[in-house]
Amino acid sequence: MTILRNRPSAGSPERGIPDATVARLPVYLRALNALAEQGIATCSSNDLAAQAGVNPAKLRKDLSHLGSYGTRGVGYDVEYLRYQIALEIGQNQDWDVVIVGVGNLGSALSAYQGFSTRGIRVAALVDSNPERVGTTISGIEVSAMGDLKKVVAEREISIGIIATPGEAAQEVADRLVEAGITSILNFAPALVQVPDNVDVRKVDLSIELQILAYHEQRKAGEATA
Amino acid sequence: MTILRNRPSAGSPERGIPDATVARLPVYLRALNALAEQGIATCSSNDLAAQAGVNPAKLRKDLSHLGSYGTRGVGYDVEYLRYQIALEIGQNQDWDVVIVGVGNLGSALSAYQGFSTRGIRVAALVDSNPERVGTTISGIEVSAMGDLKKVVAEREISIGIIATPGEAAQEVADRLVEAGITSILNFAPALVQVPDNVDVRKVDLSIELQILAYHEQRKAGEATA
DNA sequence: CGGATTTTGAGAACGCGTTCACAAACTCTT
DNA sequence: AAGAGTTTGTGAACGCGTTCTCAAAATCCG
Repeated sequence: MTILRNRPSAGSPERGIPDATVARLPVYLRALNALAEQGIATCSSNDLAAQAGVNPAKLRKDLSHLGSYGTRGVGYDVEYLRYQIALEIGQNQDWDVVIVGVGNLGSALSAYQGFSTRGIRVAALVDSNPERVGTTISGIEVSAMGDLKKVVAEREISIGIIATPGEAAQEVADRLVEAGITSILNFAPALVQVPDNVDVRKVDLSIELQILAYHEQRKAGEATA
Repeated sequence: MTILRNRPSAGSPERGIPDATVARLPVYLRALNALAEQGIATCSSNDLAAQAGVNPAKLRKDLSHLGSYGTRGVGYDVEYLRYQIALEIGQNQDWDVVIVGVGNLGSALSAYQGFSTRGIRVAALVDSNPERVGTTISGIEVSAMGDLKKVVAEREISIGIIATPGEAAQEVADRLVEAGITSILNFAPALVQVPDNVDVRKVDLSIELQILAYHEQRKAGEATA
């Protein structure tokens, strides 16, 4: 969920971009791509903010954390800014990920079109169910849990996705860490404990809907009140 | 993403729970369920916070927004607190949702086990592809986009899920709003514009991984520095 | 060239959320 | 019954993130 890693750092002049900003950089990148596709070479913070769906002042403050890549009175060069953000968030290289659990969700993720264009490559699939091991999903052969460490080492994978039921999540997380994974995206409806050097983000499908349901209930209550 | 709806309200003594708290209530509910399964009848804020993975002070502050459901020197009655939170977030009733787009992701969501136990029921599936219309997925027949309004009205659905490619998202959102949907969970990698009375939350699978990749890159940079 | 216009970058104010810290309220023990 | 021990609920302090605002820097145009 929340991630620490926020020291000002020794080396570079001014490192340590706020978490909130990091989370929006991919959004800006997508907005810049959209502008580039429209053949737009330069844009103001207003234009880009509108495309990204954020406040222009927030956008400028976010970008100021990376450096001064704009020109006063002119705006930002779309291609140049795109390059700089991509560099900052490591999008000029591909990131291999391993998905653990190839049930419905894991299978869907392995086929997800949106990854490849964002520098994410599903490099390996792993499952504990012997019946699934050896089958091919989205062109990738499913490996056994026992081979996780080997697969991760061979392909130098550092990011793992947990797409198992909640009960298996902690066990899988332990195995991932043991295999050398240092970043985990957890789709299972369960908390996982990991060492300090491992980052975990959690996506909980039910909770998102429950939050919407809460607001729905309030709307309904208002209507009758 | 963020949702407004935060007036103190006229009727009740003290309405308007902070967004951040609302987002955690489902987590507490899950933690309480876990405790109940272990046969634990009473717990302190420390116990529950540990189970939920949050700071105990934060937990108490969150719960204080609902009312005074604990007993000093004793703690919280698991069953009672569970009931109160469920009541607050509308979990003692089932919420019907419609999923638009039954590609890989939509299919996976329609089969997702985690929904039913959290009061979410996938009541209808809709797709624009004629080849998919009429097929049955997870026991539900796929309807045509043209029937969306009818389906939503018949089943009194107020929550919709967009599980289409990004290009189709805005069009689908418009149709959902037109059909009477007032809450949308958007999985498509695109912003959607909706009227003020409609809540939208966004889950972006790529962005979550891109954030992890950013931190991975920083770890790698540190190692060489 | 100089004034009007545009737009960035950043200081300052503000607001929300988290955490601290402690009085109040309860139980338990003797 | 009274003192020791727990644990809640909340006021207060703090920190992060957002937004406002405006000087600085660039362009445009007469």
